[in-house]
Amino acid sequence: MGSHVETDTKGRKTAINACLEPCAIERGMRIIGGKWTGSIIFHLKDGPVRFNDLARMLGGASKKMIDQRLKELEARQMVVRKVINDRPVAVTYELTDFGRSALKILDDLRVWSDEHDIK
Amino acid sequence: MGSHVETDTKGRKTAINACLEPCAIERGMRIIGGKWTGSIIFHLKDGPVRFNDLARMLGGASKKMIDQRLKELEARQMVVRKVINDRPVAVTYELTDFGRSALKILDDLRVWSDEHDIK
DNA sequence: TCAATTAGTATACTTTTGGTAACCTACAAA
DNA sequence: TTTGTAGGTTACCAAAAGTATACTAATTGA
Repeated sequence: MGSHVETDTKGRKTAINACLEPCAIERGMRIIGGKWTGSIIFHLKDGPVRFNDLARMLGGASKKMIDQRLKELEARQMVVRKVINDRPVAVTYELTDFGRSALKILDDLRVWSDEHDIK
Repeated sequence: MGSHVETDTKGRKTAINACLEPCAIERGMRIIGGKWTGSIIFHLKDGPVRFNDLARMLGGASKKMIDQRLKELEARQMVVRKVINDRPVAVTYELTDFGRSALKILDDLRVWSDEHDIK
């Protein structure tokens, strides 16, 4: 992302290294920046959590949301879904190593939000 | 966010410390996680940039988007708008100390995206 | 004169997202 | 039998987000 703007002899300007495609920051944001995504990852940090327990912890999010986000995270291999019991169905969600690799950023963000009193 | 779920003697479950309101991670995300917001902040890291130069660097974003995001950031005191010239109009945008305080998180995110080859 | 620059605004439009609520199978307790 | 648990799915609607295009006014350079 060393982009800057250059002016030629005729005064015309052109961007050098423009972000025509979403650059790394954008791409990253689209993964951990979805609504509730960061919170979900963070709530899994201490180990496997069952679906409904997660839903209870994230009181503000609907099951649909949580389900959607978990599927995205599973597709990205950040989370693993494990059926721990048939009859009655029991499922847990757990972070992969890749999933855990995002925790530092999320925790820094949490600290930053707290420090700067973001409402 | 030390939320967890407890089961009472009758098997009923209740979430302790549930995130009824968006917790710190959510709140932070809503500020630096908007589309293009992170990229804009990052492009301002080396000093003041003019509006159209920013638009050129962020080739994928429309002026309306950039304008909107800059206004949000200005309202949050993360960016300062400075008119450096009337006739012809010239304006620059610059990070405040608060704005700069987000750079570390954004750079970590950039590195993380690159390392994990996020598409 | 024509084209391009400055920093936006205005308008219209499409797409995506988010949220509610109902419904599903299967099991268990009162 | 009714209620509750589990882990979702489905349909629908409203609102937000994003895109596209045109337009402003003043200035400069060819």
